[in-house]
Amino acid sequence: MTNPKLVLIDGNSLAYRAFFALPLLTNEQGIHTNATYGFTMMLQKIVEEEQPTHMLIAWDAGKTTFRHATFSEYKGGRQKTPPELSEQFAYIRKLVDAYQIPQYELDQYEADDIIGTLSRIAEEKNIETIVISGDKDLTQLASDKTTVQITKKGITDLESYTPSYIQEKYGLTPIQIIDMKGLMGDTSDNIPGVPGVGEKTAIKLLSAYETVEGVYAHIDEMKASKMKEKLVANEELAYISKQLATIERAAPIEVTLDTLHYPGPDMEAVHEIWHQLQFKTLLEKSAFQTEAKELKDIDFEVISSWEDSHFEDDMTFHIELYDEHYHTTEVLAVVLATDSKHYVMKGDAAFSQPLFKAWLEDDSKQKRCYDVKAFQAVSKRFGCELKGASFDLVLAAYISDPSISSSQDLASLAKHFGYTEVDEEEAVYGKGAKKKAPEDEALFHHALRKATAVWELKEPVEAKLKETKQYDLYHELELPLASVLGEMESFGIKVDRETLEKMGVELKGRLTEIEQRIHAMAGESFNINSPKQLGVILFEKIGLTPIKKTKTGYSTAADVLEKLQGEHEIISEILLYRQLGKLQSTYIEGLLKEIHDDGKVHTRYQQALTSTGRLSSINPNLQNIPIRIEEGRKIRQAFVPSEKEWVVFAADYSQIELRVMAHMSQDEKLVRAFQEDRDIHTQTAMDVFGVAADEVDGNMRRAAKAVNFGIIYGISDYGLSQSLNITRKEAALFIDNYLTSFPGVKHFMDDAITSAKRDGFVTTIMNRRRYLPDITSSNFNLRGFAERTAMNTPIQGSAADIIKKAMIDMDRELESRGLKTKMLLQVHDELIFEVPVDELEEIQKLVPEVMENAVELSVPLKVDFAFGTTWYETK
DNA sequence: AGTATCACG
DNA sequence: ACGTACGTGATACTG
Repeated sequence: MTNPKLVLIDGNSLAYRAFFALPLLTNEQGIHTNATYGFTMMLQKIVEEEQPTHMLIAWDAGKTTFRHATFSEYKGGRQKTPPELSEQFAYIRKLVDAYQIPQYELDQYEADDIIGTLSRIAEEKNIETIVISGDKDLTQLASDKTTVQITKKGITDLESYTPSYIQEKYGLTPIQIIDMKGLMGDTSDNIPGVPGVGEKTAIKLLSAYETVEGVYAHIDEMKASKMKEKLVANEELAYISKQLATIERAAPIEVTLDTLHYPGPDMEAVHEIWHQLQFKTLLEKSAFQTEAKELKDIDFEVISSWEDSHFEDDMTFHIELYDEHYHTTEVLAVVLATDSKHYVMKGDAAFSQPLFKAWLEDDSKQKRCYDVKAFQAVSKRFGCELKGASFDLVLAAYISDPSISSSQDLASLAKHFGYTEVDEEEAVYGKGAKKKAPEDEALFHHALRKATAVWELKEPVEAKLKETKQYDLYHELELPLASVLGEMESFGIKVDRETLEKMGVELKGRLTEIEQRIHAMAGESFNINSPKQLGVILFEKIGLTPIKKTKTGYSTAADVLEKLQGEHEIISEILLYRQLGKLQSTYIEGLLKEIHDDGKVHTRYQQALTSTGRLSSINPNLQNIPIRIEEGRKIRQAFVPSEKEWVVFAADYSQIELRVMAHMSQDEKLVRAFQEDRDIHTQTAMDVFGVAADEVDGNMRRAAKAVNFGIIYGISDYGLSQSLNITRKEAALFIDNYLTSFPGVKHFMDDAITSAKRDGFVTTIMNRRRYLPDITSSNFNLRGFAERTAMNTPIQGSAADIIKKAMIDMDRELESRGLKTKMLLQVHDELIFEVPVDELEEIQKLVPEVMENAVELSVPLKVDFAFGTTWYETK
């Protein structure tokens, strides 16, 4: 017998939520269906994910409740339920009946109270309970046994409130949620609270005094303030509010747990209602699911020796790998499939069979893949070249929407396109320490289902890309780039172990010295790497003034410590310790661990991850090797050419983002400045400060540079004030001056936001998209973030498009000229090569030329370059 | 597993 | 009044 699991649902709250989250849909009879539809989606999800044994949907009973006796204005000022919603309640109730979920309401009580009472009873019987609502009030019911899930965004996105989550989020216990409401009130229920007290203040008071009663017991100890006056004046309101917010947990309900047994839905009845309301997608999906489940028993053939008859001109090619580290991980199986053929070969044996190799390397045999770059790199490990890759599901999905990233597995990716017949990786392999490859049969099935998903999704996903005019971006930029990147990764870059080890020994000595000095100054020994312990030493023992706080305590971040420098000699030692410690752990020890037997590191570029279209680099990350501080920069001395007498060659775009902005905004002054190749930061300083070129001093240029950065990031006065250490007012003035001087830029920024609001997304010069659902949010923070993103993404993303195009051109040029020079790394706006000396002259001309002509903008692109015996020397 | 910190463009 | 710069990844600590 499985353990009982009880799910309690706040019916009214979810119905409202569904109604407002979805546009007002109607069926052919003119019946509104949006709330019913949303409610169905929620039920479907809850039933599938929670698999409850017992369930109840609780409803509010009527107009008045016992709370109105306490406070007649309770829930006053509320908008009347829209008639379009009222008419849907009948359908929702019918639907719930079809699902065979018990429903209940009780006169004079609200759904909250029914749920509170039942969850108490369940708790006493030690039964696991889930409460689902759109109302955060219910979180007061959370306990070890009871999880409260609150709708978050959309209709099926839920946030789980457990006692520890509530502690984390608010610093309160579930019971204190009641006290919080008592102090801050709740506008939606017309609970008054203490005027002027909001969430932040309420939490502060409660963490000091625990309860509303505690606050008033200690009110005399509080310093005189506006807040204190308000608290004193509204004591009675606070108590009434707390009482109103308290869920009744002993309501006189007539249902018992036994009557809440949930037998599962009567699907026939459910389908009938769906049919009546014309929920076509749900009906189709449900039909598709039953159909597809039979598809799971697809016949496949386990191959031990490939034959000509196995191969087709167009197939899915899939390599089942143990984990994502494809440069080293084990090959578990190789799969070839079409809609009618399904072959699998265990392990990596396929690669050693000539027939297979010939097919793999035949450009005219099309391969549909899940991750071309990975499969290419794996093939290369076995001495094979993957050719004819005609489709990459990861890339195609990412281009259609970059929030579908490669960090999701195929199952969740396919779901975005309505395909559900694949298991999650975790379900097949397990997770954490328990992860292991399944038995052959399960493994083959899983690999085959993935291959089938890839086969099925090619057409619809490509059609979608054509519709949004993104097919070229996918097919002519990202897909060819995957091969170029795969080549770079497989080739790798040589790292000199001895150089790093020598630096490591020296660093270790210095670190112990500094550590001893710090401990001596502190008068005790402690862990400097623990922000918690360090905070205690600095701000309690030594008594320095904390400048910033984090969620968990004092901030000891570098910008805080820098402000404290001069107050105590320990500060500069700590900063140095942090700096050197970072070098030691991340760049010496970390990098050493990544050196393969060939003396090289082989990063993996994540081509389908960032929201802007940039690449990212992992295992190791070669896009954040130190450069700004000399001590760190020396790490680059360990990056050397793989052949004697070759050199490292580095070329970077100068001001690519500002040039892109000039092009996109068509700001006259900015365009001209670049066309005349002027120093852009000096030019900005002249305009912002209204001075002549020779009057711009170092500080003015530095400020102008920060303003330029700010503009690219989607400026805010606060952000600029932080970066320049000036007041917000001064920062606002800089920005204002800038936007007046460059009206084209102002127009561009405004337009970015307007078009994002209109279309729901922003685009780059190559039609890369980023969706910004939060741009219309009523939440100030979310909206502000989306607005800055709307300004930044077209710039950062277009720069990414450009260098990607340059890489493809560069690769073709090296190939067609038969050069031995290798492209090794990409670091957002720069490319790193290794070059035989006899090609150096040609490369010095070729690389800048290719990069500068990757695209044509209304401003010139400019490339600087340097070379040397190590990466360090390319300055 | 989440948080703080710090490395890069 | 709100509370922020944009985009990443690796490490150490801590509950």
